[in-house]
Amino acid sequence: MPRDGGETRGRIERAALGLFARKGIDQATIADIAREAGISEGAIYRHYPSKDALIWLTFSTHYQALAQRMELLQAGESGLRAKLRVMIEAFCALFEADRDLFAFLLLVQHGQIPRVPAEMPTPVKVIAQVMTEARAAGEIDDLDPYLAASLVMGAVLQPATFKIYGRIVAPMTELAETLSEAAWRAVEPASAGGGS
Amino acid sequence: MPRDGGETRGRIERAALGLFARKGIDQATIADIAREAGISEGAIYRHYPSKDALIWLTFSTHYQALAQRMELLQAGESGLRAKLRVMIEAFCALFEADRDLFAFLLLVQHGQIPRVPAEMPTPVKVIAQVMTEARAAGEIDDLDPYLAASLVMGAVLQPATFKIYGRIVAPMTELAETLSEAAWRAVEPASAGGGS
Amino acid sequence: MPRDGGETRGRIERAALGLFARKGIDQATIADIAREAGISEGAIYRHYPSKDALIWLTFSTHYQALAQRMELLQAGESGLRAKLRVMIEAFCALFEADRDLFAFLLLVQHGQIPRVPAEMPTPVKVIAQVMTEARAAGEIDDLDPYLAASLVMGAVLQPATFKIYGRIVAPMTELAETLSEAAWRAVEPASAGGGS
Amino acid sequence: MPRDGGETRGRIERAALGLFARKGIDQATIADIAREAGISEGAIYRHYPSKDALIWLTFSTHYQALAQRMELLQAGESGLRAKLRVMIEAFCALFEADRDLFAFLLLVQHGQIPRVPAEMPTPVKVIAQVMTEARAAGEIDDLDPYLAASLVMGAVLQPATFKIYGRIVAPMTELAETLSEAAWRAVEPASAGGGS
DNA sequence: TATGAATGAGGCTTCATTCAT
DNA sequence: GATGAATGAAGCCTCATTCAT
Repeated sequence: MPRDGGETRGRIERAALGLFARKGIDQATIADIAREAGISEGAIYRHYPSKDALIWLTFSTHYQALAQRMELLQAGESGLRAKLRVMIEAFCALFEADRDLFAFLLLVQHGQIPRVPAEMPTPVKVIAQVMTEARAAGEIDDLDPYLAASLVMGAVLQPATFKIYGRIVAPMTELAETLSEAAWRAVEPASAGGGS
Repeated sequence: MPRDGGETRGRIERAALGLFARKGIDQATIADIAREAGISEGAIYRHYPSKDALIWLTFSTHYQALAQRMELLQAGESGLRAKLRVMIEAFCALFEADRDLFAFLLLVQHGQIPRVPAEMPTPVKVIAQVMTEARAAGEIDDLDPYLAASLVMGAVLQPATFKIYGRIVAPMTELAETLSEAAWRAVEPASAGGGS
Repeated sequence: MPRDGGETRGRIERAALGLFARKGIDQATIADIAREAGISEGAIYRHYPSKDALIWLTFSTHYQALAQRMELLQAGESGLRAKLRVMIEAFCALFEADRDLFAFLLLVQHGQIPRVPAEMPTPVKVIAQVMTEARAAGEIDDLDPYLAASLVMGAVLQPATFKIYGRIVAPMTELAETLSEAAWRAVEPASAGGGS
Repeated sequence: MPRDGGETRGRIERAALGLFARKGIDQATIADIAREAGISEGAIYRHYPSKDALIWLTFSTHYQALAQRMELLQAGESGLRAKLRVMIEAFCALFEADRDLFAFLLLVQHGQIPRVPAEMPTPVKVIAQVMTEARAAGEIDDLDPYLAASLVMGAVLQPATFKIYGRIVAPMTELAETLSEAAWRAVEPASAGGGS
């Protein structure tokens, strides 16, 4: 049953995303994807020139979209704490809404990040930019912005990873506040934290 | 010209570790490993029944060893803050001493963690146990120990990941103090942290 | 926006000829031909039942047309030398006028000649017939007509091949006289040629 | 039944040569070659990195060897006529000894010649060099050496082609004298030939 | 009649694993 | 114990052909 209108592309991408997330990129074969999308293997190649292109497109589309959503959200708040809060809340909501997507992004980043072009917006850059501005505003100490960004991301991605493996059972949406507090404290000025 | 099996095994595992870390598990072939180890392809099968077994053995050996080292270190300290400090310092030192090993552990965990048997010691369990005890001692709030463990691990693994991709340039050893402070603050009692 | 089938067929055959000549029969795909002809892939099948039929039709049409033109030309001359001259001149003129056509004929002959039906006129038969008559007329020695025909054809096709590969730069039209002299001498009676 | 010593390579090359000659390069599949060589498809790839490499190696090996044999033979004679004679005799003898080889060379040249590196010896270059020297010695008219070479080659290759398609029945070895006379006459000085 | 997405049959290639030497 | 050629099962991709629109 031919016919289309981007519908087939959508089915392929959905199938690919799920399979990549569940089996890993190399273990998910074109045959798997075709089967799950309900089309033939050859049909995939009318929409994507290669498996590699399919991987990259799927990754870069969502990676960029996430970056843009975060950029929009942070721009709507003022103050580092509020910015972190809104980004992390969005992240947690998205995680629950589409867990395959996050498993996929977490899983494939190792293979795909090296090919991200310099000018492409990424979540990492958004957060690093936020940290740069926070440092300029004196909201955090003289931390390297990328180091600060990694601390913030670690406070979200590692819990998300634990959640994927079932080591955490609470829904991410319920953890949003806890995580954004933790992220904030991880980067807040040393003088503000309690010492021994 | 090797002599005993132990030495050959070591060469194989070293070669495998490096190749896995650099190219990824699926991209590193038995032929690659044999070439880098300086032996024939067939010879590998005298030491490991399959590629899969080689992967698992390499992973589980180092994963367990890391857990045991961390267990030993934390047991030698008292108080959560000191325990975190010594574990994170060790982690950073190890990272600089053998970056391939960490790239490997980071990379393959997704494929291997599901097959970790319940009774095997792992870094995650060590940290979770430390957190459980800290909670019992009132050192942290009523956080789920695994959630707390994920926050601590995030404060180390995410910077390490950034370092691997070149987004952070300082040596991990120099960051140890910053990271353990951040880890500590991420889990410290809410009342202790500064906030608006 | 074509109108009648004849015009579309012409566009298809032209595109096919050029592509076959430039890329080879197997490397030129139906998609290539459709693109170059400015129609859809499916539309080609409204005019030809298969790629194979398209190849055969394109080949046999031009192969036969060439034979008929040569037959006409030779019939208008008397004497082997004049007949050779006029055929070779026509060949050279045609070569310059439509090099793709000749590249195509040269290239595909190996695949198509075996399926030429016995009764179809071909350039080879025309020349062999001319040689048969020349032998009967005592203009050449007791050479097998097909052997003689091959010598004549070699004196034209091999230079044409060299021209296609750029090993000869002069236009074929300028070489026509030289080639027909060479062809004539290759088959002239042994007594007539000079020798030590 | 493994084991080797170049024996397998020989079987592969033989099978490939025959299949290429009989079915054409694109129609001869790796599966065909493997079957005819009596090995598995995969085994071919231990000896050749790709089908393309197998084609090129098979072609270039024999093409070069033929060039070298011709070079040796012509160097042993003096005078154009004798040089042509000995080269053409050798060619005819080789043709009868290994018809597949010649069908192969004739067939694939179109695809392979463009990739012949400038410094590789080829039959064409040997003959062109011989013609250059003959012209310097005043043995032929002021013909372009490559044009002259094409005439000589045409007087041999076209009969060989006819023989392959069964249009000529006599063994090439019997035709050697006739062909070398024809080749000689095709290029001999105009004054020496018979006129109208 | 035209379109072009879809099919399905291979084709080339890779690679973990086996096994004769 | 070691070697590396061979196997065989996929995996990715291409393309002539069909067919719903």
